[in-house]
Amino acid sequence: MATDPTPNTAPRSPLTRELVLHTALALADQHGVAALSMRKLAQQLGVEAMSLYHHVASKDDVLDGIVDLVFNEIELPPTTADWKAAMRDRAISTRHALRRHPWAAGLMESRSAPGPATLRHHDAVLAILRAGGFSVAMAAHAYSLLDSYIYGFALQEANLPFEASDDLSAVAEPMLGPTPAEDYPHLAEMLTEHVLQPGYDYGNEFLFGLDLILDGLEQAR
Amino acid sequence: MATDPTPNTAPRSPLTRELVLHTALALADQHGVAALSMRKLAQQLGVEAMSLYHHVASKDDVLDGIVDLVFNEIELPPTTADWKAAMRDRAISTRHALRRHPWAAGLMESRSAPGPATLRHHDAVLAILRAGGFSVAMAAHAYSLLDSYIYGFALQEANLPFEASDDLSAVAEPMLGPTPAEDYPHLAEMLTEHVLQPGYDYGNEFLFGLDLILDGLEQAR
DNA sequence: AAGGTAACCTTACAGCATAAGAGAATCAAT
DNA sequence: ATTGATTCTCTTATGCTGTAAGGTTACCTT
Repeated sequence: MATDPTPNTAPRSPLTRELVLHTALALADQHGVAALSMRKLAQQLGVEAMSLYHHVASKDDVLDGIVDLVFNEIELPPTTADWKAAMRDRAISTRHALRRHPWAAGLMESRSAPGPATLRHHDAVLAILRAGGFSVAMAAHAYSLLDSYIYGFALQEANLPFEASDDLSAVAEPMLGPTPAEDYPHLAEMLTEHVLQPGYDYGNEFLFGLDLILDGLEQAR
Repeated sequence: MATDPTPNTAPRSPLTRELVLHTALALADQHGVAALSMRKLAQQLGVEAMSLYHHVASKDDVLDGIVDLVFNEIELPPTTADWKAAMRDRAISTRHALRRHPWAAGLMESRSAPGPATLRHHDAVLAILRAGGFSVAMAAHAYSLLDSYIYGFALQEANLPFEASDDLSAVAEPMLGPTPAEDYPHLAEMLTEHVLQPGYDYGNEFLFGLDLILDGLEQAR
């Protein structure tokens, strides 16, 4: 007791909103966002669950916060660059972020309050489009089209019941049930002749659609 | 007692898997999928929660089931039709189903076992593409691109913090915070000059992207 | 040294999915 | 008609969940 001379040097509180959110992000990546609970989050931080509520308002606040952290990971090209290359880079960076955090796309549906990183992101994208000669209405079209594609692709990719490295044939059979070739001939054709071929990676489909959309936007602009 | 002469005419069990799933679908539409619990589902059916487990394996089974019900609502054009018109109709029908059930797109992420209606849907879409002259690889590209766009658009639409009929300006301010025009000038421009104009409906953006994609696919085919 | 304040913990509650088993009702076969 | 088996439903219980309410501790300011 008398041997402890640290009255106000060591900060008592290692807990901050940032630390809480970064820990939540790591837990969501490890075990999925469904397994993220306030108790487990607190346990990871060596603290009781209720202590978290001094730094975040609610669990929804935590979810809003980690979604904004994901947006913060997306690289934003400078507005001066050629719009097509800039939008291509932005799309690829977004897709990489959503692959690192597969739960993020599905979480969007229930979020309501966009964080500062989210707003900054949207504003930067619109800046690129406007500087590239898009009218306001045309920028809205392009913005909606590109983001729908990017999020939808991430959603599909997260929904795949296998990883690119898995043995795909071992996965296809239970998915299709006992009589795939008879009941679903075209699905069977797609699987056996394309998806189950060695080296196939669904992720490679992304650039095909992205470049098709960008070319279409260039014509429509 | 003696006045009741119905020994085996009236079926004792009004509970079936179909009835359980249709009730779950209705509850999800009314209160959102997050508010759907086995207890409330049972209560709606006038039964205790555990009785449901004789007709469905788990809550996940219920969620898989109602997603398949949504797929069942999508109209599938006949294979004989022109592929472009058929895919356009299919996309619009899918989008309508996802607007009737806004939780469905976000739910995909966590589902694993596709139901029979889902498989039938995928097979029919592939049939249209193959009959339209798409190679297997090209059909995979088109399939991925179109569905990514459709689901992504549904996800964005479900995420909008307002309905088309709402007073949009009342909603924009709390979303952007106190200083929108200064911090996010392009976002502010988009809102004031386009989104907040009377008559704007985000749903109208859907056809622009869809037709752009279909035209691009026609060229790429 | 005293008071104020912010961070933390304890306790508690209502709701969640579902495992285990008991009770009742129906059907099949004698 | 009676029995036995099967199927459905309910009761009870366990260990989760988010978070409201209030008590305790440690620090900072004066």
